[in-house]
Amino acid sequence: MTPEPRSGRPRASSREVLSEAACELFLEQGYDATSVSDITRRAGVSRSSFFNYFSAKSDVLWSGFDERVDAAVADLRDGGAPLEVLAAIGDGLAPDALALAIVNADAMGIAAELDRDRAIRQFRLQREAAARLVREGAAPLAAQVRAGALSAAVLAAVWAWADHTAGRSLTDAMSEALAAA
Amino acid sequence: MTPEPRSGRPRASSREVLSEAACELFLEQGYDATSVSDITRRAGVSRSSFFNYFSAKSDVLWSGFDERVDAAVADLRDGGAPLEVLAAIGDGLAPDALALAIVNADAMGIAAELDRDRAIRQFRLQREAAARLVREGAAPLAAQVRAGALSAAVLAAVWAWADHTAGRSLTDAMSEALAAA
DNA sequence: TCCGATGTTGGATTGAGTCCAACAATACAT
DNA sequence: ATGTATTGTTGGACTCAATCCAACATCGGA
Repeated sequence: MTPEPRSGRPRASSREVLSEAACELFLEQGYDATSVSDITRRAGVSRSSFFNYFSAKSDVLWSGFDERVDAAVADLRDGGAPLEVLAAIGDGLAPDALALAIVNADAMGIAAELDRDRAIRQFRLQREAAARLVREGAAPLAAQVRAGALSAAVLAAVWAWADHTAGRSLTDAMSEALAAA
Repeated sequence: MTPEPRSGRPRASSREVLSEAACELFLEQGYDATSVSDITRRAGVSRSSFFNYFSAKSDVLWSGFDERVDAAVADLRDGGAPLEVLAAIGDGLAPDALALAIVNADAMGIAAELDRDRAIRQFRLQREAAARLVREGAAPLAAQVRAGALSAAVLAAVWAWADHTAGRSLTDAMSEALAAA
């Protein structure tokens, strides 16, 4: 994602390091009881640096997924077909901080926060997919409805995959969910 | 909604008064530039009182709609059919602060905030409707997808009604949107 | 007139998020 | 070697949303 700058001071940390530190603390103390300062202290950087890597405390869990969403949004604007573009979000999505948080949502006391963040990502996909559908002639309301179904499928598949009570692969969950739409 | 207490000090203000004060200020200064203190100062109450009426600054626009959502959620848990329950959200929904904010989103500089709040409401409906569908035997993924379509329809209808470029009634927009789902 | 219930208020506190200027570490050009 | 531009880090000050609480105000009823 970051295009490797060819000059300047190298980064002292990384999204992954901060993300892991955050996950540990969320599991130990819970999300609310963990401040941004706690996270950066454990990661060994200053509080200011946190916001060089993430735009908000809640984003620390969504960094990986958001990269896929960014790519999907770009593809949709380039004219990609919604169904294929959304299906591609699952490709290469690794079990990361988000998956861990979904599974341990109760232990982290993060259920409500997770709902909010999920809603925001889903709606972003919905808006972009709907815009794409309208651009190819769909009625605005119908486009929102179909895009709502598709984007709900994406997030539902990620959830089903993360707390894999059924040992289900993400690709399978994604195609089953999108097939229902 | 408030069950009229038969004793105790009467309320010095109301949700409506605060909501109107907030709308005025959002239009004059924008959402971000308006603090909670600004709102309560204009409404003639203390800052503390604001949080007796609303749980967050952003909720000041959603109070009316949230009452309908609360009712819908209760109906869904009582076993109401998702399609009818969601359609009923539109009944009796008056043009209030929310509708004003949708129309004047740009002037208020509130577009991003409005997206977030819309996403949260839509997802709440989706979750509850999906739970209802699962309870009557639907597959979990398919339920999320269908509930996603239905809840997207509700919010899309409200938006289409609010910025009524087409002078469309809410009931019409709602039935057209739900028909597409 | 007193009592319980409900509402209001001010103040203190916490923590997220922003902003900025000073400083540090790198690649590159000369 | 020695600048120089570039990028990243840091500490600190700052704003503001949101929480909490104890003191006080205003009602109905006993």
